[in-house]
Amino acid sequence: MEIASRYNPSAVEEKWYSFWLEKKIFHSEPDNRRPYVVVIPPPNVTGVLHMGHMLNNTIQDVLVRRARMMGRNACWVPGTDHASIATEAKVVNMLKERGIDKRDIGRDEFMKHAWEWKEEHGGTILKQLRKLGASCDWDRTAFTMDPIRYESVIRVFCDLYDKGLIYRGVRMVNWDPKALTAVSDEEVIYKESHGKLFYLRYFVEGEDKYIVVATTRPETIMGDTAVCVHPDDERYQWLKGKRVVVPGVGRSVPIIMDEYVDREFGTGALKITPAHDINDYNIGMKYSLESIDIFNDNGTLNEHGGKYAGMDRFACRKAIVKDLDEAGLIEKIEDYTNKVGHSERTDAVIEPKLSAQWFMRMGELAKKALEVVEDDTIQFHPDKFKNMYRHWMENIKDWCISRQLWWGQRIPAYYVEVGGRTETIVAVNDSEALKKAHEKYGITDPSKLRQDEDVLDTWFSSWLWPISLFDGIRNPDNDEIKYYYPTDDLITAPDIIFFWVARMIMAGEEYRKEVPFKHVYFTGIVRDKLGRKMSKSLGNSPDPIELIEKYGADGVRMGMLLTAPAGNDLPFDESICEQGRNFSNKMWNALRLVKGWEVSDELKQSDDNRVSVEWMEQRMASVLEGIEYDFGHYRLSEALMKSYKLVWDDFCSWYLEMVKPAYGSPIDRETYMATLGIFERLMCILHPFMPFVTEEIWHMLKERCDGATIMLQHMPQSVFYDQRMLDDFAHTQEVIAAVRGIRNQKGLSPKESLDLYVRGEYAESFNGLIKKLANVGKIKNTAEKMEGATSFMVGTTEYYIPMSQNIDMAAEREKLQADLKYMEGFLASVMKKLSNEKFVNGAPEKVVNIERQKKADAEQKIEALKAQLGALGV
RNA sequence: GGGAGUAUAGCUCAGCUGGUUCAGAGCGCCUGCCUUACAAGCAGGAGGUCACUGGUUCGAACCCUGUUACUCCCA
Repeated sequence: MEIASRYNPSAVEEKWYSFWLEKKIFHSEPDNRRPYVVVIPPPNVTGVLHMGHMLNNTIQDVLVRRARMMGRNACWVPGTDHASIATEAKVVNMLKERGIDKRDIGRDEFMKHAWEWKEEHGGTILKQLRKLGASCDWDRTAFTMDPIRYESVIRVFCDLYDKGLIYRGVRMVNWDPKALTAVSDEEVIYKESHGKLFYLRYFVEGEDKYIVVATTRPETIMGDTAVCVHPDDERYQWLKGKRVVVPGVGRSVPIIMDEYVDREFGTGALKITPAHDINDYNIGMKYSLESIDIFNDNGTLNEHGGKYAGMDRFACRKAIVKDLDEAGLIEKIEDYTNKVGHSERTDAVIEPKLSAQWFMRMGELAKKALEVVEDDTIQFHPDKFKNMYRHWMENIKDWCISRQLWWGQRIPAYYVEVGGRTETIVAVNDSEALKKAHEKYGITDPSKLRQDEDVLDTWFSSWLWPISLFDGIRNPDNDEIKYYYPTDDLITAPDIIFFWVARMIMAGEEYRKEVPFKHVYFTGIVRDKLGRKMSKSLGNSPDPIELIEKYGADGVRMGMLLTAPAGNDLPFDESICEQGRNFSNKMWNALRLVKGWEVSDELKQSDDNRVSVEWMEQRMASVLEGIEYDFGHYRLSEALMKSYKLVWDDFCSWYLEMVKPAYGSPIDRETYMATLGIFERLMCILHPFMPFVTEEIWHMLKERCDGATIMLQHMPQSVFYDQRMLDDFAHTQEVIAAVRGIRNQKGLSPKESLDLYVRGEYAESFNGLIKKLANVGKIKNTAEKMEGATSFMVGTTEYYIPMSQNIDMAAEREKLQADLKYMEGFLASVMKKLSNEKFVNGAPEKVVNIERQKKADAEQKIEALKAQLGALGV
């Protein structure tokens, strides 16, 4: 069989992915096996694959593939979320380019365009995931606005409203003046920004004195309704009960005294603008201050802005400062750095704004959701995220769930005028609403009902994801939800722990009385070499698809996983994918070697081959034990490293060299078959990490029946192994390395055979292998120290290699003396412990015995080294 | 401002309950090799004051105090 000397991933990957799809191997239906379920963190439908997705989905695929091979009924459900703000912005822009204004065409028409856009451009990311090898059950692909999910969301809203957990109220919210919607607290990103601190003069009403108030936002003085000082601040006692005049505005406002004021900040006097600052709002409530909203929704000033009306807030700031300065009302201006809230979606500076919004009460839900994490019903990996979670849960605020957009689930609240008052009816649809309106208020005319214009926050869809994917909201007793829920593992980035993870836990408790998943694996954030987060705007992110083309999906997967312990950020460097590519090639070439052997049925298996096979089996069992431990603790990068070394070091560098027949000679069938058996199991172990190359090799190793796939093979499990044999072979490996080292050091050709004399204990069963791998002619025991030979020690056993040429006596002596010095120092440190009564009495007996053994070994070695030095004539 | 985390080889990280010849791995680096599977390779090798400080202990990379630096979360 002719096999190319280099592995070419692209053709192979294409072939096997189609094969898997065609055979529907990713698809899951409930049966009597134990399920293993992962729901994808739904990517934004407008998004394209970035490195974070690559990492996240690689991890999910590894876990899913492994579970499938462990005999579980694995189900990985893919999907996307509708991303209200992002998608609506895209559609608005698209319409704008065609000269269409959203408001002109109306809601229904707009939604048609939005759906068209979604069908045409949405979900690219799911297609890209296929290139990565993701074994998602594509038949189950869901969207947060498809009929099942849409209806689930509406029903949950109605249910929570009926339970009193959802209410509407006027509150200070984070207003995004660009997206023209409220956003939740979690969607505000605070960024450091360099601004100014303006010191403004507020004259006392009817007097010639003034006080100075510092502010970062002078444009908001139009909304000032008080000035506040600390009641104990001696500088301002004289102001008690007086009023001051807002500079430039001329309005007289009261001086109020409240301990809220930080006396150290600015001048210790604070202007109060209840409509535009959350803290001012609270003070305004406390003192019944008037609240003057000076902004329009888009961030321009409204009629309260007087001469500045219609001006943008930032332009207004400049203008007002200029005017105040000219009027001599500015004391001074300082540079000032503070944190300013920006919208996560549009990056616009958030404007705190009073408005009527829908909120969800979080208190009770949070309590339960905290409990299940505290008591480890849900485990976080790494568990340090528990702290963060606890802190948030204990300081939770109600969730603003309404958005002033059209793309999303329209809030099922209907308003009706009854006797001059506006009543609210919440119902799953128009006809239900009308029915309720009739029952309650005797209204029969549907046109009297006016549905709320707003939609729900996208996270209000996502928080139901593990339930709604299996239709568990609408049909709580259906077979699928009963079988697949709760899911097993959730793999997500830590930055959405509150947005999403916490709320899914709440939804699980509320609607299933059961947690939605058992483990949450938090991935790190993918950063560039300089430690910066990879982002489109910085342009520092490689295109994942190009990476796959360059290194193969297997190579990229391996590269990502190698540097990604749970929760640790990974500084991504493209070159690490090279290691993955090289590894694919290594396995490929091992295949070439094995398949190139001529197999003999006449030849009996040699003892050396039998021992080699036995050792490899033991080794594999032992490494598997470690891999299983790593998976049990979600230490994927370590499990991968162990698998990598098992293949490269143990199998390729040792085992294959051990059984490899001499050039031109055949291999016995027994060893050959054993080798294929080992090889195919190694491919199974690697398969979850590197699905394509392992499938390809697995098929080339043996004839397979039609439709067979490595994906459905049993994952090899650790079995009992003989540690003694592994230790003996480890000793042998050291001997071989030492002989090679001596050869290297003395510049001897690998072709020149050497003899080896052994003084002390060693496992003779590996002699044949020592001869083969180190090119040793004969191995003999000796009772005496040897002269005219170079020597080394492994453990307490001495090895001698007679040298045909003259030995560099000085170098030998130096080496031995260095060893001796080290051993003597070592012995001294052991003796120090053993002569310490407190140690001998206080330490566990096991530890003391170990020290005694160390002492005996060291003494034996020292004696041997001295004798060797003696033999050199020292 | 409040809280959490991290600091171990040039880089990225392991080091589990304080105790084995414990200071490790991968990559990178150095030396020698195109040895008939693989130069995307083979053989061998060098590299660390475990951030700093004081303490607890028979014994500390590991536990405690403090310091410094960086990261993240919250306000």
